[in-house]
Amino acid sequence: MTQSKTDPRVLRTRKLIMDSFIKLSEGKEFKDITIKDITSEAMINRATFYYHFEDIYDLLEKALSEVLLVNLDYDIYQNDALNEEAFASIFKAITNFQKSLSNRCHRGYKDTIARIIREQLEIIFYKMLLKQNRTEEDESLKITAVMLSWGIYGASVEWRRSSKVPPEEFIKLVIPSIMYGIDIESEN
Amino acid sequence: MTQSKTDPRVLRTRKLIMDSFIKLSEGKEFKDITIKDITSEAMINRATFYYHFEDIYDLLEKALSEVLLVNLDYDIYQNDALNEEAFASIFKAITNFQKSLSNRCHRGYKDTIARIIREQLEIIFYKMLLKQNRTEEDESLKITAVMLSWGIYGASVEWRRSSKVPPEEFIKLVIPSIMYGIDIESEN
DNA sequence: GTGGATTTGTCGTTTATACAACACATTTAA
DNA sequence: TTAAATGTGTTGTATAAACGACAAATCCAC
Repeated sequence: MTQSKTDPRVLRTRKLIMDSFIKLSEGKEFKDITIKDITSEAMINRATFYYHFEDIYDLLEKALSEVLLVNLDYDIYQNDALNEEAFASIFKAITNFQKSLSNRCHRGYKDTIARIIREQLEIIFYKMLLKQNRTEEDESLKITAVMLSWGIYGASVEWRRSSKVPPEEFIKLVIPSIMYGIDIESEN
Repeated sequence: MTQSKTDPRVLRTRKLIMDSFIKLSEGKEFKDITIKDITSEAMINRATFYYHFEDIYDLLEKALSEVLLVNLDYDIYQNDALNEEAFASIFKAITNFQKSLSNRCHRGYKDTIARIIREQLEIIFYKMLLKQNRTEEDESLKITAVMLSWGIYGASVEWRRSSKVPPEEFIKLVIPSIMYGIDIESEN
């Protein structure tokens, strides 16, 4: 929270790079996208790319994280309690995100994408648990967040594999068991 | 032609400024647009504005010139001869441009706008006359260009004041008298 | 395999932009 | 009329971005 606000040039350039990457990934596979492709599209110098990102995998990571967060934040941070409704909207956001990815061409990077989604979920769950429990920091909350993120992500995999019902209904089936675990903490 | 190509940052920033100005001028009058309005919209620093433009009038001038040139270049530089067809399309471009301006709010700056249009016309006519006559430079061509630019612009004023016919037909009425003057030069 | 071409990642230097501060002009309200 | 607020234009300094050059890695045709 104490971060002095970042230089507008940095924000502009990062956005240019990310947008270009997302645009390019509609047209070709990740493995065929070069740094030069991206920087040409973004109309910035190639060296500038390396000022902001380690390499193209770093960009993939950050770009996907951002897109996912856009999907998530919008739905969640109004109703900040970790209730049934929140789980439903988070789950919906994940399935939406994965659907949007399937239009793009990141074949062969499913595992990377899975990790990115899970890590972001973990961060969000931890934040919400912290808010809900009013503790400064808590190892058990962290573990809870880890388990929730793996669990929810797993559920989304299972949903894509087999389910015919819409995501909202699907997640309702397992929410009760999740909520009992949470309720233990959320009484104070 | 020998200009070493300009820094991409400059092109980006100028475009940001011009686009912001054009967008803002759809919403309010020129006299109510401040530099801060423009730079906020363009997400650049206010000081950077003064790196590219003298003041807001300089911006008005350059922005309008550019928009006008976009209208003109597209129509003309294919058929590069200064024939009946060329006059018609130039005239059409001018009337289009003025129509697009009437949507924006530059009341009280008609004279400035008139001058800008006329100056651009003069440049274009001179270029075309030069090409047509294969001379290195010629004072009489320059004067011809001046007269043509005033004349055509005057015609557009007259057309807006009174005419009910479309611009293409309107200009055809006066083309013959113009062309005789031109024909003297264009035989070589 | 070998060799040429493309791509990657880094570096030093130059230049454009951000920013804060300033004096001055213009507008607005009391 | 004055005082406060807002807008203009400039300056010095810090930093991000452009650029060209480079070695190393990777790709690809033969």
